[in-house]
Amino acid sequence: MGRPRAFDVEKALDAMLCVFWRKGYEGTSYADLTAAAGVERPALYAAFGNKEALFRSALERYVERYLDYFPAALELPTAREVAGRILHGVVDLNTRYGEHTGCLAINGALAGPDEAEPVRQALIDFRAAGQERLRQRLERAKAEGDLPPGASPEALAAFVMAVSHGIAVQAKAGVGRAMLEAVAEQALSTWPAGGAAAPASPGR
Amino acid sequence: MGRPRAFDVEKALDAMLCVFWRKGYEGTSYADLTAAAGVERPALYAAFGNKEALFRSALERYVERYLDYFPAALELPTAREVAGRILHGVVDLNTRYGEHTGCLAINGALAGPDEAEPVRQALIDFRAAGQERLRQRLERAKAEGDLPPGASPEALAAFVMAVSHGIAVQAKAGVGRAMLEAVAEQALSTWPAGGAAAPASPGR
DNA sequence: CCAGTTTCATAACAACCGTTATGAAACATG
DNA sequence: CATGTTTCATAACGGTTGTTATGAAACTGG
Repeated sequence: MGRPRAFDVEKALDAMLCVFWRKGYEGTSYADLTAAAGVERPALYAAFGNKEALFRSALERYVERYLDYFPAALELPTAREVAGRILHGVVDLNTRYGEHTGCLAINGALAGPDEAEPVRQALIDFRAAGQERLRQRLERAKAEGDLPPGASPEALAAFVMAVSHGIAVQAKAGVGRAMLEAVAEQALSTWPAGGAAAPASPGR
Repeated sequence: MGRPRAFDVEKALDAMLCVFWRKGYEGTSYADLTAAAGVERPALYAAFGNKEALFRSALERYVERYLDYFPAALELPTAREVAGRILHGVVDLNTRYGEHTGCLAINGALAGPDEAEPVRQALIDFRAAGQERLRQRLERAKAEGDLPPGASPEALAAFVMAVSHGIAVQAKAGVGRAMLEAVAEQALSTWPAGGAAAPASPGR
């Protein structure tokens, strides 16, 4: 009962996500948000809460809509393939849309005033969680002999994520896909070779 | 003649530079700036112009005060040493001060509202200029046989800068120096071996 | 010591920020 | 059709943004 919604909440969130993607959390005003969503401020407050809660909803949407390549990459058979898929996935996502290049998890809030620190910390935790998942995957690779005994899964995970972040910064600066592909390939060029063959199906 | 300055312009600029470093261009308010400089707004306007001009002055100061390692790195004899010095210089600078980690050229303005686009573009140009200087240095290295004929100075320069940016993002997120050193080393492990020996003094 | 000049802080400016109180509009149920 | 409930836009809230007009304070020159 009651008056029905006059706007599509999901579509509005998708649209606002793109604004956050382009302008970041602090750089996005409610004037931007209402223009993108097509409804006025009170409707957004009723549907999503305040600006911080709205941004967190946008981040969740970002994950399920654009970051599916990441868990898929983790399931590839070799560590080298995992890293390659991640880096090329980053290049693809960060250069796919001309209006909002780069990565929401970095554009969203890197530096800013003290009041925005909760959001900044949320993005830090978010990125760290991804890095941790990659580290565990590389740990497994090392146990399987897919990485040499001297390799450090923690350092390799940090390296892959750092290159990803660097690619995101460059993409936001307007660097084209071809150049960033070359950056990814350079990063992959000396991936440590494992002593064993393919871990899951060694005989294939 | 006239009333003399009651504050040290250079010290004020140094102090405000640190604020921009920590909070970025948009995230820094005049309340922050006056608190750091120790003088009120009109004094800053008289000495530096408006906020954008003030930020540009801070960026210049940043270069001459913190980025001296970069031109020094370009003068090292081999491309590998150049890249190594740059990456380790980045790690050092980005983790040296706990109050303002990361890099001003990235923290300053990555994403933001449309009004701040001139500042964003200035930082993009600034970073691109550094990358171009590195590219020219690597071009020379290739001509000297310090890099293999198949190597791409443009891609290698983009790679080194991308890793630098990634390190800056991680440093801003609180990642420690040791881990970032490992990232830099992993990046350097991908460096292509040159065909010739040391270029300038091959017999040494 | 007075006139001229430069620099300073106080205080105000309009514009915008995120947030919310108010009341009209649109539905389901009785 | 009236009642209750939910959602909407209008409009305002206090606070902060970058910028500047005003006038007092501090110096050098004559």
